[in-house]
Amino acid sequence: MVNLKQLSELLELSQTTISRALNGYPEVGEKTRQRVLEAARKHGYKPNSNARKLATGRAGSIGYVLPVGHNVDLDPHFVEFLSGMGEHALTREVDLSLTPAPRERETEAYRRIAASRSVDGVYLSSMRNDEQRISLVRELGIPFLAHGRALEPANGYAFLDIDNEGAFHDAARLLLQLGHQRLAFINGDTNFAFAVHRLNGVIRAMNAHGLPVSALQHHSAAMNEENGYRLAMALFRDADPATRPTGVLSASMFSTLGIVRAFNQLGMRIPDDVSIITHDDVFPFLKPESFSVPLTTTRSSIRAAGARICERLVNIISGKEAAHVQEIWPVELIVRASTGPAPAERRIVRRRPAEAAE
Amino acid sequence: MVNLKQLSELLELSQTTISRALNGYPEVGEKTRQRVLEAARKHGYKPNSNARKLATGRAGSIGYVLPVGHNVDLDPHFVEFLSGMGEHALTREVDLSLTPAPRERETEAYRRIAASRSVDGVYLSSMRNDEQRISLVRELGIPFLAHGRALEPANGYAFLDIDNEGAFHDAARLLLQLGHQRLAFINGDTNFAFAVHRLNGVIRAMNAHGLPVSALQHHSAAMNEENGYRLAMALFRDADPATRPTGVLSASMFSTLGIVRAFNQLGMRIPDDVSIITHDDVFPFLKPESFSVPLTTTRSSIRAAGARICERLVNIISGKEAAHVQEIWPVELIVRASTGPAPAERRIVRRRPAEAAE
DNA sequence: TGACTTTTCCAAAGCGCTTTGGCTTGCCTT
DNA sequence: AAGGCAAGCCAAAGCGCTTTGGAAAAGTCA
Repeated sequence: MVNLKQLSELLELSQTTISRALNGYPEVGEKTRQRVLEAARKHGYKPNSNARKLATGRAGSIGYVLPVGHNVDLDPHFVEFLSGMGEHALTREVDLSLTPAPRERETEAYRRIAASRSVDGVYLSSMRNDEQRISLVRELGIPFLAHGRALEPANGYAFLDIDNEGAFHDAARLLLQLGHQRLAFINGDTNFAFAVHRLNGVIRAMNAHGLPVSALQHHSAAMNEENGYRLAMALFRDADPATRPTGVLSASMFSTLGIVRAFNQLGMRIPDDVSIITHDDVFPFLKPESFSVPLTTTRSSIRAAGARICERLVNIISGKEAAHVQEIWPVELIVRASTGPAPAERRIVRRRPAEAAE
Repeated sequence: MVNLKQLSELLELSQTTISRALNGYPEVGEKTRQRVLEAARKHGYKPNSNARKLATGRAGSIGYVLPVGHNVDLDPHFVEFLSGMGEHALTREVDLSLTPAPRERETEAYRRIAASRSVDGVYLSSMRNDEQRISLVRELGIPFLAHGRALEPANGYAFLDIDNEGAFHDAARLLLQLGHQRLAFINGDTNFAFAVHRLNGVIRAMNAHGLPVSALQHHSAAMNEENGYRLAMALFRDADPATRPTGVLSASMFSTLGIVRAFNQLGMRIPDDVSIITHDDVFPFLKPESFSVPLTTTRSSIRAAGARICERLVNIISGKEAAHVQEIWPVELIVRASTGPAPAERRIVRRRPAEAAE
């Protein structure tokens, strides 16, 4: 485990030349370079990353402030996202640095990151409606990229988001076209912008279809099995089958696990009694095909987003990306067996339930 | 954003004194210290972390080599684990540094970590039977702590593991006591040590009960919904109800999602036709109570393990922990409604199905 | 061949901290 | 009064790299 100085003595070359040879600068002769490369490999020389960071001012890593706390559940989306980031980070030789911080000390964490220069840039996720972090990191001078966007992308900043509004518009439109007149939306927490966008999409579809907003039962909560179950029970347990919703939109596969459990318990069949469309972030461990009735979904890979975010953030850091690119990914609507004609219409087409279910 | 030098000029003190004052060394007068603290806060002075790392040789972070690659799914366990680590890391002011690496370049990644001194220690997880990393990191001189243990903990090394053997022994014993004579075990990948330990536990219980190993149908695969479904279908679809297994052990809640789906599809009722016990790592987003029939589980919080690993690793790094502490956590067996008497015995106790299910 | 580039290499100055090894004071002994 | 001892402070030497500003060697052109 030699250092630069020792290697330079070994080779009888200056540290400068070695550094240049290794970092691919043109000011060094080809034979010398080969000699250096050879010796470096042979002696297992690896530059000390801290020294390099100090000298260059570059950290070689991108940061994330990891929300922790007793009532904060890092959700499984994160691991998929991380996985995507990691895959790209690998090709750029950057590390990921996580700075844990409870919500109330978030600001402090960003300040520390900025002051200590331990990362070259950060990415922000779980954008809230009243997002404070944008102006904070901007003021601190940390290069950043947002995953998602706040409600009002004031001043313009770089982000990558999916078209949540469009996705849920399309999903709602499909239900409406299938004849569903009463919809329920078990949404994520509307303190987050994505949930608001989704709600807007649903409402736009209903408006376009001439339906009043009152025809929508909307509930907002953290996306997990428990809430899915609880809200579905609240919506359907004592509801009159003639007036209860026949089409349900769900913000996540986890919510849907709970919703489906409630339906089973209440003896409601999918899609005969109720249709359901879920957003799918593409988890390898839980797929829409893995439900008793394969789910119709709006699909967007969060893993791919992770990779792309990493790519863009690295570009932003190195100045290769012009400022404020706002990238919005379209979302696919994949029809599977959980959607069908509304019960009222069903009587008419009952002869062909198989096709109806497709 | 001042640096040490500027602050020292401002205060007309040497850099030494300021550094000492801030780091709590005794060689500095109390009034001076207060003056320094005050000024540091006022000017927002934060030591540059890279300079500090270079000077001290300490990185202030703990590392993990993040497995990436197209067929590598970072599973949701990881995020819970990470969450636990983060919670503790916070109290010790350390960051978590993830170095992505595909499996085949893992060794290289550890070498780079070691050479570049970017972290103070690493934790190892997903221990394999033929674990290579132990000797590698030891040879590289990186302080480490293993989550789990290899089959042969040769030479002794520090680890934290749960009692997988005991957990599945107890689970199997419960099924046997309930009269189940034919068991199935949908295990995790037996290339990993934990899965082998679990299998050993099941076999020990069967031996103790005088049952031959042939009474166990054992399957090993990655723990996810798909495999759970596939294996359960393979086991039960065409099986003779008189000879098929009546008790099932499942290695993870995700597998169990699939298993339960298969049971539903095959019209098998839990626990009337089949009992099931699952291992539960305690995910906030998917709980054993969230199944149509609440699951009997062996439970151990992976989040708590994450916190404990962080705590111990920090101690190991700072030399506070003596070498080679091997910590094994007991696992609780929580009985819920998914276990009941074996069908053959059921006829006898059928009068009291409610109690039987408890 | 001499002047002018270009190539190839180097010494030394940082980067911003910590830490070693003193140097002053002022105070207490004897 | 002289020696001894803390207490409180500082100058300077690293930590291991990158990068600036040359300088020497080599090649080019008239």
